[in-house]
Amino acid sequence: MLSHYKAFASRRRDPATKREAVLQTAAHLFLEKSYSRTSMNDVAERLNITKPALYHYFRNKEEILLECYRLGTTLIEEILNDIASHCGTGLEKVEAFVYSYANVMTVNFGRCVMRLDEGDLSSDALADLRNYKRKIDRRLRSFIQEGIEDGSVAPCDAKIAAFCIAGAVNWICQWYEPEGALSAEEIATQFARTLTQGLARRPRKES
Amino acid sequence: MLSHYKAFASRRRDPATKREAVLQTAAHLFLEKSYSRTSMNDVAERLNITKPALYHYFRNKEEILLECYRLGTTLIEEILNDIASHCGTGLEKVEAFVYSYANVMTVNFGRCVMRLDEGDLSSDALADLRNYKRKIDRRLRSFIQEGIEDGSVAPCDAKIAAFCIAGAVNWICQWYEPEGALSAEEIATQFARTLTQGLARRPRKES
DNA sequence: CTGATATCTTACCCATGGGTAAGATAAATT
DNA sequence: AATTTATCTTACCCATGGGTAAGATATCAG
Repeated sequence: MLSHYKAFASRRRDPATKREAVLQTAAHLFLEKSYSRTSMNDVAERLNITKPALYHYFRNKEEILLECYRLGTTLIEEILNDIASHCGTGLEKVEAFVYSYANVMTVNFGRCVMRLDEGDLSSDALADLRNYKRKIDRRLRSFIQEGIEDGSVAPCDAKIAAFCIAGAVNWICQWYEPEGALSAEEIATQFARTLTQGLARRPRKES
Repeated sequence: MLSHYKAFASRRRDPATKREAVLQTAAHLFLEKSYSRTSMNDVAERLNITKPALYHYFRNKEEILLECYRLGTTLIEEILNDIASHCGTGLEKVEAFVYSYANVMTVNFGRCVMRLDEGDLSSDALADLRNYKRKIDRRLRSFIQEGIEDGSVAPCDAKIAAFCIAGAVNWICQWYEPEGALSAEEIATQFARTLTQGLARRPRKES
């Protein structure tokens, strides 16, 4: 956990890195204590400055939050595009999705997207975020549907299956600790395996 | 969605049903808007009374929240006990857990346990809740471990597998809508199947 | 070195919301 | 019917926290 208070050690004019320091610190606190329980004073204190100084870098508190969501959704967008170009069976796409998405859920801004309370957003931003989440869901569902059609996925309700998988990976941002015992890599690998192959031992062809 | 404002239509002394009306209304709002965004005024308004009247039935706002958690954890406790007595393979216990737990996550007070922000609790209550959540995790993990030992579950890291399954079922309370298209029954059934058997088509012995 | 400008601080405003004091009113009790 | 008592309301207190006004100070350009 880097400390970004050094960015404000001097009054040297360097808005870009100072803005970044504010953003990182705020995101960290939002994930730790939630957005609403993090006051602008809390953010300022961590950076060894006072509250009004923050308003040189962000118009208001929500603008910081929006930036967190923006960076997070960009990360997700990248993996979705990767997978779309990634040719293979529906099941392979689902597996790739789980693996990549699980990794994103262990990165700070990625965690923000699913961990922070969307209800803290203004109605416009909330509508946008909801649309984006629906888009992710549609994508995952289409991978599953593809799999059912090409025979790689067992027949099932794609909608429910998508919720099932999305839940497993989205929940990661609720319990994952960057300094914890489990690495993002091992989590992603086993999630991909468990969700596609199931918990039960397969009768033939052990992997 | 029942309206409980009728409970306060008359001043007849009936504290039990009035307290229940407050609790149900509050739980409903907590799930809809979150605890912190629900003011005591909001609760009172729904019941056609004024804020101070609420304090005849609950000492403070947090006492309402605690009651929500208490009722929810009781529901979970019941299913855990049922499964423990339910003899069978580890896999069968996991399957039973997923099925029952998914159902609980569609009931209002059950949803409260995993959907409401635990950070809104006082430190004592928070510690209790965290302990209880750890207990659930240990139980699920032990079912999986049992399965690995009796051969019904494929070898894997029980800790990660437990997080995977818990995530899928806990997430239900984030998207489930009581008046929605999907019934609790079909969700629970397919979740139990998908999480144990996996998304991939099984090579032999189709179910 | 000097003036201009970005940066940051002190002191404040005000809306929100949990909670309470004190009194009004209706229901139960006698 | 009178009185007690639970119930509920009006009016208020106060802590928290987002945001701003106005001024101080350090940095940079010339």
